[in-house]
Amino acid sequence: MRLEDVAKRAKVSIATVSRVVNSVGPVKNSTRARVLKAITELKYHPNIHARSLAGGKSRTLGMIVSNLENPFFLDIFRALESDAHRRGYEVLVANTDYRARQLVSSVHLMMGRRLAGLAVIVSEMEPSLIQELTESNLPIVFYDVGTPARNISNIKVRYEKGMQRVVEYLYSVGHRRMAFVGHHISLEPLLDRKKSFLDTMKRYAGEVEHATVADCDGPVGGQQATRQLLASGFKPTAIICVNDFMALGVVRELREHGLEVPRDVSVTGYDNISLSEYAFPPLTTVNIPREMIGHLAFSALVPEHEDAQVRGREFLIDPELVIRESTGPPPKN
Amino acid sequence: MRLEDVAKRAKVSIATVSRVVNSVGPVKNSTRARVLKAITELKYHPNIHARSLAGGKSRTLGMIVSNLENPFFLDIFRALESDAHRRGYEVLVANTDYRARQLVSSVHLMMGRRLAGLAVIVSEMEPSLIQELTESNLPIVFYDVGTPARNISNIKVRYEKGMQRVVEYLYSVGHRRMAFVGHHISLEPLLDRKKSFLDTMKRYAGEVEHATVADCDGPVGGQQATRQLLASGFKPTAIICVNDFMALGVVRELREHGLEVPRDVSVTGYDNISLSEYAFPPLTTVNIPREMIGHLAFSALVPEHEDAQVRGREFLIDPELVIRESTGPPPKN
DNA sequence: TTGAAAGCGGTACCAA
DNA sequence: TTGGTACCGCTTTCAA
Repeated sequence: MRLEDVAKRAKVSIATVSRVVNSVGPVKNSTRARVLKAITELKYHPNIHARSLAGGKSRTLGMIVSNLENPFFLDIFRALESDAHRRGYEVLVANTDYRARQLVSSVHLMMGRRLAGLAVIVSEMEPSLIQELTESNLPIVFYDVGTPARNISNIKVRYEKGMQRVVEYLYSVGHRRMAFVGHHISLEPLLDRKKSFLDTMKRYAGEVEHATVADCDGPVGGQQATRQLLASGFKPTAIICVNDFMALGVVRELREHGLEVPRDVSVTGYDNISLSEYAFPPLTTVNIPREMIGHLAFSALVPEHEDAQVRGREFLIDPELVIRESTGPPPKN
Repeated sequence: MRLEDVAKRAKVSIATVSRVVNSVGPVKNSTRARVLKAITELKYHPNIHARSLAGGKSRTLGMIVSNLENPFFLDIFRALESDAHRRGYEVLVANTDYRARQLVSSVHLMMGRRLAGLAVIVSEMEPSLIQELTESNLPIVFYDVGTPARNISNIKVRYEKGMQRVVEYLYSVGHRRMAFVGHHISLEPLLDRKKSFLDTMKRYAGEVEHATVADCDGPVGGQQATRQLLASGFKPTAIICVNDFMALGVVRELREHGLEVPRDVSVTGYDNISLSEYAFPPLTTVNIPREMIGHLAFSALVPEHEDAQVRGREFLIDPELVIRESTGPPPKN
């Protein structure tokens, strides 16, 4: 089914059908009706490729994330997609599993699609790729990396603020031995998160003992990391996780070792994903407003009005501590 | 950047560049090298739209799911995508949130993309849409609905088998008051799941009291449903959930009411998503092999060899009971 | 208010 | 081994 088939059936030219399909230009009512009828009868669906090739533009946005399995990313995606749909855009997602090579190929595939904009919410960005993207003409929004430019916007969360709040809180209730559980430490932004922890620890130098471990993202990673930690002999009274998703596994593994949370060990997450509330015990965490991030991303990619231009902006977000039941004072002994 | 730019730079025709890009046809080594060089220098990325328009085919698969948030669907997607990547295909996902209208529009968008194949893993299928899809030429694989046809394959899980196993098991350890928690009962396949429960109950007619409730999918839905259930006055000793994702909320709400799992109430999930193991207590559930489903879906859409044809097939899966710690004998009194 | 026709950036066939 | 070129299905002037 092509425009031509519809045109024949409605006895008009393909130009007219195109006008009807896109609701542009003048079309006599009776003609429009005939065309619409033909479209339904023939079950015509415009070829999206021909369309964006001819039109030179598309109403498709792209989004690349590191780990769709982690609800953190999914929440951002859903907010972005909902804005997009409201404005007649679609969103294509790509998942990298924290692999830099996969990111490169995803980016290139996205570029081949001639998108209207691209959101890159990943931790494995390499400078050369940022460079390439900056030189392109595609409107882009980065999360946590890069700097604003003509076509580049940035959304940043002051991760270290949240980390400080977590540590201050744990310290205030009496913890003096803390451990940090991270993942993919080889990646800059994730290394920065670990550094946030270490920097915060410096304030308590001499007072608080600490350690760090890392594995892969997710419950399995949290579990493995905890196993390593306990095997190392260090006995933290509080474990600070880089995100909620890993914390799920940490709690599980502690329980396996007969340690109760928070009686024996306190555990904190980060992100405040919905699951953190459904975990047992519900996790103390730091809220990162994922919906807002999704909305900001959309606004950074698509101009308010059809004619307007996007221009690089920077958004800074301060995360907040959310105290639930996975933390408490350390055991007495 | 277009083929023409590369061609000019390498001083060859666009036909030659096309050959190099696609590694087809004979090209002298020295020429290929020149072209490759030009491609890198110009950062050329083929326009996917032009490509699939001209080629008439695409190496893109589509997948439509009801709820990406539920890890069940994500697991299938990941398996499908991994096969796809291995064979040089990409996968586009669309999410419907169980909305039939959204499904229709997603399907139409997918049709406009002239995909190589489409996996439809949703519960909100309407007969007319199945009909339309069956009449199309697109290779399609359905989960849980439809019947095989020329271009249609089906993957079905004998849901009722799993349900029987769950109920038999609960009965055997002594439960005589059971409740079923479902969602979106207005949708055929989900109503069928509830019916599986009711049918199984018939075997125990007179012996086992039962009730059913429903809300939306996910922890929140499970929580709400449980609230309704408890408010109704019915006091089940076991709650059977339509899936693990809802069970998470059920356990949470029971705890809120001072009921301990499994001491006071046993809870079962369904699907065996990874989270079911990380929940507390780890959920007794029914395993649905999501990876296998993803792989089957791929094999149903893409023929083994380039020249082969796909043809409709049917796959039947028998789910297995997985007993963990969220179930046990009912309280004595 | 409508139609004709020139692209959009590729693919693939046919000639050279 | 290479180049020329007729499409692919649609958008968008420009004329009628």
